[in-house]
Amino acid sequence: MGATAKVLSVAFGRAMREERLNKGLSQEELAFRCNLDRTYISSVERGKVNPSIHITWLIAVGLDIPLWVLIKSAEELASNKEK
Amino acid sequence: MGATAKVLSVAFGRAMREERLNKGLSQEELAFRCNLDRTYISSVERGKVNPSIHITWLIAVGLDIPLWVLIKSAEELASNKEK
DNA sequence: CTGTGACTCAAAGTCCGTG
DNA sequence: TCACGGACTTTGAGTCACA
Repeated sequence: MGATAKVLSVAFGRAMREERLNKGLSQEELAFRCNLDRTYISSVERGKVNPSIHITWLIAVGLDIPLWVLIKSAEELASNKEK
Repeated sequence: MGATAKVLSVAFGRAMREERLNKGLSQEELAFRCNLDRTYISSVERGKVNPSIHITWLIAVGLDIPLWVLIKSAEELASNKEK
């Protein structure tokens, strides 16, 4: 992954964390709802990994919002971050 | 990947192909714009792979539309397909 | 111009811990 | 409750020859 490659994953992680906190969920609770590992949720939020579209969908379902809404927030965050 | 796991990837492939054809692009041309292999583009369109969020973003950029728009179309296709 | 199987390799993703 | 690490298995990324 090149330098700009991580921009979206980092933004996605931020958007996802924001949404999780809005719902008052812990990483562990979200992990349970998504059927994903607790430590993996953490990695995604910190932008350490580049999740598949299927994983992002699981997360959106766990957060109880459409995936496109999450992606839209992420893209907005990403473009605001561009220097 | 379980049975329902492929639903979104398949829908994403459809949405993406639709958009590509709307722009009058060949898989080869899109592949060039995305810096991806032609055969890989083909796999994504056919829902054979479960692309990462980074890949979907490259494709959206190549198609010159925001990723969330593409995802939104995909989710709509997916929910219409649910029997 | 596109679909497909086979392949290699890096990264995703899980599970065990720690402070 | 979370960040982070090590070790491990599975999957995606990316390319090729051929139909």
